[in-house]
Amino acid sequence: MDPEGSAGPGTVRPGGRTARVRAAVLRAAEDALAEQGFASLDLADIARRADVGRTTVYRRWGTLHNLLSDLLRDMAEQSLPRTNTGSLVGDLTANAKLVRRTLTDPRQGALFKALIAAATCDTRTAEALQRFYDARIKEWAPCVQRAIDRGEVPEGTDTHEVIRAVSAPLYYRLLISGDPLDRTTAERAAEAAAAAASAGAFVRANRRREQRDDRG
Amino acid sequence: MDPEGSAGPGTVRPGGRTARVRAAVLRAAEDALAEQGFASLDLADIARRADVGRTTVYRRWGTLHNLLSDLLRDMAEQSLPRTNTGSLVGDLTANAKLVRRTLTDPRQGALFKALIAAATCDTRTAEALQRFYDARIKEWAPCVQRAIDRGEVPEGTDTHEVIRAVSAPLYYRLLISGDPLDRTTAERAAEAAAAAASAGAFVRANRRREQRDDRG
DNA sequence: GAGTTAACGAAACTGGAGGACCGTTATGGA
DNA sequence: TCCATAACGGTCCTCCAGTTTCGTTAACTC
Repeated sequence: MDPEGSAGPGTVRPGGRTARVRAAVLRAAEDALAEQGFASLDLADIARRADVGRTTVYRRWGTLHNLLSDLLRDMAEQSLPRTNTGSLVGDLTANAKLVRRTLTDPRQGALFKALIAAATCDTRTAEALQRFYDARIKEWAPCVQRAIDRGEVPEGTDTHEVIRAVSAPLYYRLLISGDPLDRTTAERAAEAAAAAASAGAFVRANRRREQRDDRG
Repeated sequence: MDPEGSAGPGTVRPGGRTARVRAAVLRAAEDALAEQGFASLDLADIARRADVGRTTVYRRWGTLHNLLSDLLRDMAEQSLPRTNTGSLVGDLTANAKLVRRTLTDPRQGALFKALIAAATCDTRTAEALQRFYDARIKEWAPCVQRAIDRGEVPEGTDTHEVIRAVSAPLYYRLLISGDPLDRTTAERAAEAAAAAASAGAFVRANRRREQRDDRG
């Protein structure tokens, strides 16, 4: 009756078949999203791909958005390698290259596009997407913290914001401009973020700015 | 039989009723997109809002994507005010504030979200979206050119890329992170883009980089 | 290893989105 | 002013996504 979250830890019998079905459906959903995007997508097709009964998918997830939220929760749990090159630009460049590799991969790029599109239509999916990116960004934030410790970047810098600044231009290309995501773009994004961070552009609790914001 | 683009200049009787219907439907589509997003949207609802027969909408546009492409074409024709403050940071800040105002407006923000989501699902809509942003960016590129002429920014700088760099972090917040689009964010985006431009980050035909790209 | 029941799946049902048909309106041309 | 017809709109029809029903399978318990 209340399918939301029922696919998660709330299930009474999470082992064996249930877990297999969940995994198969989530993989099928990824495939379907990557291949045909978000709009022309129905649960029946996903069920067919997963070799699972239509009814099961409708009952356990109910709506497409519940399924995608669950998929994002699942994706957030898989972690990716970080790096430690010794310099902020080095680490940010590694991050930019990783993001670029992901987004230029036909399957993954299409998948992320579709998930972001889905998030624009549904609040719960949007929250799941935010949690996913928060998890990813948390993994990379330490490289900015190390830069602070080394004195490369001013104290009080918003570490998460620096990581986000690397991704922003790459996602802009993916979603809006459609320009190719080449190496140059990735390196430029990393260098620009590093430069801005060093210049103190991401220091939070910036008095002057906050006062201006309060007045406006 | 071939509805694609038939709502545009291809119509045989573009005056009077036809034009009225087109305008009403496009406005209704905007409303519907802004209010309920892209996913839960059907042409029947749009027809009702426009006070127009369902059949008309299906015949003239056929699919939702044709309608949205047409809407984007229409939006691209409406131009917005530019500025000339005398400095690159000033102009870019004005641009950032304009973009921020647009995206924080509940109606417009939702509309752009929905259009971007639609573009991820359909190539033709994606092209229309790119044309729309190209038009907008072309209007602002001259302020970067003036900065080049003043010697504020190196020769050979990709003017369009600088303008895009201002928007990227704002759209990242709108679509992905969900963080509030406050004044600070807009100013920071403008300052970061200006700083990166001055440092020569957007100079195209950068030999060293291109060679590296060729090798990779 | 036997019983209980959560979870799955096949088949039949239903509502509404999208399309076909055809009469009506009003535009552009003479 | 009148005609030809492009374009609109009401009605009916079709098809399929999403739901309900009920029998089957296989986790968990003791």
